[in-house]
Amino acid sequence: MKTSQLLIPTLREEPGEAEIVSHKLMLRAGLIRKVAAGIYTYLPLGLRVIRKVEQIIREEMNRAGAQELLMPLASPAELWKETGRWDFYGKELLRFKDRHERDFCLGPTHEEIITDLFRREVKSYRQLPLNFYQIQTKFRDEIRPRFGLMRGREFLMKDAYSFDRDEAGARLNYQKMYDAYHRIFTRCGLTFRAVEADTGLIGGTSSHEFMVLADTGEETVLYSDQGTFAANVERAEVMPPEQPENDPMKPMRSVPTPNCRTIEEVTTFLKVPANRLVKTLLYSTGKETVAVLVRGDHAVNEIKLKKVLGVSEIELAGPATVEKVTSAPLGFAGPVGLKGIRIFADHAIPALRNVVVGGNQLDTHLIDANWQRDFSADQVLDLRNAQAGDPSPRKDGILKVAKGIEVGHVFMLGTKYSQAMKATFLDPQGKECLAVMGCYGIGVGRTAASSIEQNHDERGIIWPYAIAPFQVHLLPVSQSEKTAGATTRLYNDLLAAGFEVLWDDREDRAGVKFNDADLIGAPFQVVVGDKGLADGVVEVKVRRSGIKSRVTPSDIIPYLRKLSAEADSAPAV
RNA sequence: CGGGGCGUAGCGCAGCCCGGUAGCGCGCCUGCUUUGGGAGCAGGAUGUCGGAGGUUCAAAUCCUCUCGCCCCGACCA
Repeated sequence: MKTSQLLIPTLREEPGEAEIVSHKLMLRAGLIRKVAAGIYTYLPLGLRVIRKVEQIIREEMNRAGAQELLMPLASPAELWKETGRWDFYGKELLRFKDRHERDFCLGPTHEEIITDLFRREVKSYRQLPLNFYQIQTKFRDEIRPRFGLMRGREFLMKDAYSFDRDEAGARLNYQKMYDAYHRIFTRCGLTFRAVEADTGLIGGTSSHEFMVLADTGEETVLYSDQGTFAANVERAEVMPPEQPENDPMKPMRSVPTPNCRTIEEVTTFLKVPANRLVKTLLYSTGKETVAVLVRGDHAVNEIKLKKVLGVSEIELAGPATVEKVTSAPLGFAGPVGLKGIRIFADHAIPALRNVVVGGNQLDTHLIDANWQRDFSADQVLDLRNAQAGDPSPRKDGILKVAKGIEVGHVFMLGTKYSQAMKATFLDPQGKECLAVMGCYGIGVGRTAASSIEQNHDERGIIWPYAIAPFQVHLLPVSQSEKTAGATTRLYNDLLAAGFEVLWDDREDRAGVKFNDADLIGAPFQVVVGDKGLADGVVEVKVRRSGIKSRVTPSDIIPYLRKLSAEADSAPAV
């Protein structure tokens, strides 16, 4: 295509609204434009990338035995009420009423819709297994959309739903999807890792997230340095300490700690490391207030806590509650003598000896407090975030930390939805059975954005061959008849050879074209000008390496074929 | 929802503190020259200063309210 026929509004300057590199480059290279917070128009170039990713997804989903369909964006409240998610999903679910005052929502995911389809249309075990997928716009009214396509409110997602006769079949489908995801992200040229994950609002029994490793990722991943263990921090289990400390217990005493409210203030003032402190955090569930004890250098994992408490919402208690429960202002809560609320201790706590805790009194802490002797808890369990240096829960090394972008998520759902919506089939004995389900998502736009995070330099995007909007950027840099003629012939030859070519036919200077080409990031640039033509050659520049070669027009097709074969077989990291 | 910040030309920003009727760079349009890494010269167009209300002789500037956007947190495939 010719540049003059496409809207490619490249920007010289960095847009003020963008923070991370993929967002900046998507705006600068003219891929997307914002319409509202978290809502974007895909411009021609951006759409081409999206379509490439979709195509790869389609091929791999079809290969894995899934079938494509398309469900509606709007769905009636009744289906959501059946599973309870009309209430449970919260404000992220964008609701509205139609002209008849009937409740609807914009689909943030489609378990209800597909399960409804299944129960209406599928009756027999003979029809199973089934796996349906769609690539469709989702809407989630995110609290804080950010980073362009990384976290939009409206976004493209591939979602798939499998139905099986039993657990074993479901596991097989899960594995097929898991393998398909590996192929998809590999083909997209991404460096990624599958990690164990929490199931969140989708629910179900187990899940894996596919994480693109990038410093700008919003997720924290822990992985063992020697083994195969890898998990989202939300999920990563923490082993209890192997051996408790056994220093002799010293007598507990009270010390003044004026204005020392935070861990940092207390450790600095008392000159002790944070791991000698026990933090007492008060959480409100709406129904009750509970105390959570974790070591000073550990962080409470609120997902683990919610599961223990069996609630979906918790928040740190406000100053008024803290004062009511501890009879001290915020910052001095401690477990010694704490009464009237349930106390949960992380399992690192009982192993400690002679620790510092809050004194439940203004400007006061207790030192040399000891488990059992001075304080205890109603339950002791894993309540904290794993962190770098912890032993792997699979006993296969020490944990390390990385940041990741969640581009895909596969879930074993079990019968959560089939049960709630009575999605059953008849087995060979004529008995009614619940379908065992799985669901599998891929963020299409996020995958494209992740690719930019991993493939760019200071000049712009460096697209992996498989998802580049165009493979060849044809750049005539002289105004002569000779160059025009050679460019036209090359363009036609390249198209005939099957390349997707962007022909910069603008009357701009060479520098402008070179800079835009580097920004847009097609894998290969073909420069045609009087200088080279005088020697009978054009110039081929490989965007990633920057290597330029002089090639005769008759050799260009085989030359680019060779380069693109290499690009396909070895997606760069 | 809490904290912070920003809304001035298509984009990036100055002007606001200290009120006097809006400016810079890039882009855009016209002409000439130029033409292999973001050209030069000359000329030109473009603003309800996010919106509403108030104070004032006078408001981009001060006050109140409101809307939008960005960042941090909480939240989230």
